[in-house]
Amino acid sequence: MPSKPSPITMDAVYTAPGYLFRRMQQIAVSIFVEECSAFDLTPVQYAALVAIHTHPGIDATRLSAVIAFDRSTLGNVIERLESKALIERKPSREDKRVKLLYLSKSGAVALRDIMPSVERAQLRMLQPLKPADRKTLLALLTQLVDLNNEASRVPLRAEDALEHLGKAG
Amino acid sequence: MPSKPSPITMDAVYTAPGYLFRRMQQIAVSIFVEECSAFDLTPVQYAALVAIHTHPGIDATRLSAVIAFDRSTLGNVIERLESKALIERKPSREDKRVKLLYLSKSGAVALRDIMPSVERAQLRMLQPLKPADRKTLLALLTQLVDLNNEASRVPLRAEDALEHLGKAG
DNA sequence: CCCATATTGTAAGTATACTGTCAATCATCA
DNA sequence: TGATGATTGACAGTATACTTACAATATGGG
Repeated sequence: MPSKPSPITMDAVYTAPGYLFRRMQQIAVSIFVEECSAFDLTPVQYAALVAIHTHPGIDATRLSAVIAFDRSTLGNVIERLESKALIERKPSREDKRVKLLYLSKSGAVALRDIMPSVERAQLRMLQPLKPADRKTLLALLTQLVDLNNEASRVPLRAEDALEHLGKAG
Repeated sequence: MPSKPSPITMDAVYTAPGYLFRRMQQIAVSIFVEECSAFDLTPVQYAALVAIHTHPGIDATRLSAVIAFDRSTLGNVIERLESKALIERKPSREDKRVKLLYLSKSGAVALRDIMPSVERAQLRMLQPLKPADRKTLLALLTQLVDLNNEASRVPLRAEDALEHLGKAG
């Protein structure tokens, strides 16, 4: 016989992992924006800057794999970074479809200057937990994100970043 | 003397709590949408339906406090739910500014029917972890979200939901 | 070398998430 | 009571996140 459906309460929402992940993400963005308010950089824009700094001459498609952001979304992010003159786009000589991404002078400066604020924000997100619990949560979360990598629409492909190194224009 | 800045690597991104929260949220939404593809309901719309079911006659402002979603965002969500005929909006007699929210017949059916898929999705998100680790992660996350409640732009105010009960129209 | 297939960037369309602002309405207090 | 300030829903604007589609370009097999 079929199992009786449980009554629907707000607990069905409040205790669901998906709801907690959404809520925590909202909180994390809120803290990031607050700590970094002096820099006019969003979390996504910051991550893109770090990746371009680490992989100069990367193209947008590989960049999306390296930070696991949607390729279409990243187009707009890159546009905004370019309009703020934080990055530069140069056509590749080897592949006319590709535009290579580089940090500009001011982009490198902005990245260096924002780092302390970013680190403060990351600390603040976990601050309410006891130090031991912070480590546990971070370890479990790292593990879960890694094991669920293929479940996301844009899996992380960190290795892809290396392929561009022979192709710089 | 000032401390030397650490070199910037992708680890500055990959190990940051904020990045892991974002990634996990992407994965969670992806799994939810996949499991619930038969229902044309997003996670946010599902949460709103549950809250309206649990608090019939609630208004949009209180609803936003009950599920901790931005009030402006929620306006569009409500619009979509109404255009799908899953909820109904009725003006309040006591306060001409307010529109009270109720589940429609088909909304109640949709909510009942989607529950098993939602539960499957919630299980899948944590599936890769060992059962004991799932409990630990959930407990720490619940604690962290609660302790960080005020840090978010839209703090959860579960109690606010009760205030409308005397005002229904 | 040519054609089928894949890749790259771009764009349009939908949905969340936030910032403001605004008019209508309500509640309070001098 | 009547002016003040708060609340409600609506709207405009920006940013992320995803889908599908498309043109230009590359690549590989025959």
